[in-house]
Amino acid sequence: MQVPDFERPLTTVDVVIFSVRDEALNVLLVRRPAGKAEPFPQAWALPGGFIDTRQDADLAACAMRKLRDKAGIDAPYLEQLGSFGNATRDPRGWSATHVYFALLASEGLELHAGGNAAQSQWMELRGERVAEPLAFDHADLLRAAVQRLRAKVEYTSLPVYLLPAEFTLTELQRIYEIVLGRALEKKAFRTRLLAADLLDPLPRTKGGANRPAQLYRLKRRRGAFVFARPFGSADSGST
Amino acid sequence: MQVPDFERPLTTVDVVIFSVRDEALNVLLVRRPAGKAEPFPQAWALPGGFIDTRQDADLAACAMRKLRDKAGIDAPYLEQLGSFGNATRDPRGWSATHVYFALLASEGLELHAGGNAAQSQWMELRGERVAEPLAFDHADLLRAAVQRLRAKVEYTSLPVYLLPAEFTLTELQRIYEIVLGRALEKKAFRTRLLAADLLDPLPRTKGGANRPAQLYRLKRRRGAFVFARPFGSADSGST
DNA sequence: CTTAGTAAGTGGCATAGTCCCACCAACTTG
DNA sequence: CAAGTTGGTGGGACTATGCCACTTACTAAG
Repeated sequence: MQVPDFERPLTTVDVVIFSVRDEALNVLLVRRPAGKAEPFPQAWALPGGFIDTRQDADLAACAMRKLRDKAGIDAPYLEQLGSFGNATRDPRGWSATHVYFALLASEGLELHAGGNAAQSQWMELRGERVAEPLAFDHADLLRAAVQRLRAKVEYTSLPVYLLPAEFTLTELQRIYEIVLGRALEKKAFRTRLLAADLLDPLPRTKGGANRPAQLYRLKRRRGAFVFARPFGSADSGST
Repeated sequence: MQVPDFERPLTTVDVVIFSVRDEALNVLLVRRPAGKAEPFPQAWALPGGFIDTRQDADLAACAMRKLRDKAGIDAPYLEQLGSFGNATRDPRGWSATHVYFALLASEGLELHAGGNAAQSQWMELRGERVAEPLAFDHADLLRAAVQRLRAKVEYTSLPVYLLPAEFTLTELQRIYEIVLGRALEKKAFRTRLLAADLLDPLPRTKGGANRPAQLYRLKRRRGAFVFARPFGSADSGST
């Protein structure tokens, strides 16, 4: 069967891995290798790389492999962001990358820097970027991912995937507020989340130095619940 | 600069071109060439093909080129749907396609079947598919595009791009109803669209055998306006 | 000229879900 | 046991829609 003689673009998959740490949205970045023949040596970059046509069944499988390699975990949420391709983004030639973004809870997360994973590190987001410059056009990919995440958080239940399996409503609200960068109204938030029939209350509570909070767990559901309206305006609260 | 020795997947761009014709949502399809060496000879397929790294500056430019070649026009709306890649979708090998979808007005549209464009034809959508089988996994791509279009039409002003430059509110509402497959409430529809400050009323009206209707034109705006809520339930009206 | 018919466009009330504030509840610590 | 802090709820005000009936403006037919 004939294969046309077009030059094939370089094809990669990159993953934007988000987590909330220390009251801030973070991205997982890795260092590019140091070889002189490498593009952007030693620069920070999104985890990703070439598709291995022998082992990756499809694009999502490839993204999950990168995720496992760099973060050592299976993320509870993985969504395709889109693809970016042009003649100039990679000095090695015309290249296109398929970008995914993943959400995961920061608790119990240990980056295993071993294996073929280069040095990797969480980096805090300031606005839509990180403090360090990124390799390739990864700053653009990151910006697109942050915009998409913020947009979806406005009207979906996505942030549940940024928390461990059991959490309180206040913790969840805090995640929303961190991602969105503004305070939400407590009563409206709780009413919505509970009305969505997304969460199962557990028989246990989470105690601190004050009134214990009801613990919830995500019901068996895939993907994100879509609310009819976006979240409303600010509260007099913190942030 | 070293280029890794991974096998490069086949890389294509496909475009799902929507238009409303005869009270129905339509997609533009083309016939695959007939050669025996060709995959899916003579089958209907989405317009698309390989990236030409010598002439396509980026993915969107490639999509626009396909659009011009097959439909002979520049679509007023072009959005990336996403990418689809796996080992089996193309018999020639591991392949990934970057899928775009375009909206355009059916008026004054002549398909020029000349040039390198194969036979092309509008085909009516029944649900999320067309009557004919499609080449490759194009039925899946089409389904994803229809789902995305319907989802966005629920809460955006996208359908303005399915009409010519000047239109009445009733015509616009009709487009919404055709795409969504359900009737909308007239008053709420008009209130929303006008409140969005998207449309400029023209000094002219469109007359028929009854009360003339105000003509509107899209204000200079890119992309789609996003409404705070999705469109509501059905009306007692037609459809 | 008048009447019927049809589609454009509006008025206005009921409703649903939120916004917002104050309040009550439950627990720890000194 | 009082103070302090966070979890959680009650209830009225507000706003955009859902809904239905109504008016307006035009053509066509008689």
